[in-house]
Amino acid sequence: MNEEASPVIVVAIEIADPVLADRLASLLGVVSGLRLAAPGEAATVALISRDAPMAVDASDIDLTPRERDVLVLMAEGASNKAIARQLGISVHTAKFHVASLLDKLDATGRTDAVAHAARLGVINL
Amino acid sequence: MNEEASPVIVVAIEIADPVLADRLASLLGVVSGLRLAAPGEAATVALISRDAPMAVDASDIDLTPRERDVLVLMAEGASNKAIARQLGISVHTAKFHVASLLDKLDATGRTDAVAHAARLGVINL
DNA sequence: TCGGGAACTAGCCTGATGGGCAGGCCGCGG
DNA sequence: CCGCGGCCTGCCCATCAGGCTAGTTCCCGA
Repeated sequence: MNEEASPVIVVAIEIADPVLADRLASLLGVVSGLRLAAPGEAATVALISRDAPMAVDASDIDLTPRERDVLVLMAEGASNKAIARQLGISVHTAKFHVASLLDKLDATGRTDAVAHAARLGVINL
Repeated sequence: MNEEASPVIVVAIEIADPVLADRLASLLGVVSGLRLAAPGEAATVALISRDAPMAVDASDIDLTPRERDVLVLMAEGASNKAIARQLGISVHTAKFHVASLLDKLDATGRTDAVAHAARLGVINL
């Protein structure tokens, strides 16, 4: 994929509401002279939500204190074994909390969980 | 015909650079389904400057184009299998690139790699 | 007093992950 | 022409991850 040295404006859509984000993506996708940013790609400009209604809805994920501990360690790249050791618990319990986090953060794996948490501001990467 | 409860998306352009702002105004002005906000008008979404086109600095750890592709997918929680499928390569090659990323990012695992990359600004979560 | 949620532990099992090894294809520069 | 780096593929193997069911304490509120 080559997209270098092009005078195209890269636009990142950073909007929580999937419906609105999708509409914008559709509208902007066909505009020549500008391109939608791939997830994670460095964009020139960003489209952010302006009206408060659904501003930060999902950010109120209620994590238990223990889950937060585990989450922080996960973000450091710690394995279940490492988490267990540093928290003084068994590997099984570590996996138990990780599984709970995957569920609450709607993630498919620990990497996804950390990314989601970072996006939601639950943790400071 | 569309009779949705969503009339027109009002876009506010909040960008310091007059040249860039003007270009965006021109591009978006002709897009039906969305309208530029009048000065002071409450907008649905806002366009903000993300980072200058060439302001990518030297922070880029020399990652090959392919490695960047893999990194972005990793940040989305994609498994090696998913990466392989979406990139049209074999799982083995996906693992090859992942291993290379772990090395270059000085990470112990894919989660750690994504965290490091995010911290270094190589990717935007 | 009892029910229930949080935290913790445990075993089992399948698939994913990461490291190591060996090789092939292609384009660029010495 | 040949070497080298990027990219791709294959196989083996030890470990890890995540899902499953099931049990234990502790503490809080009905």
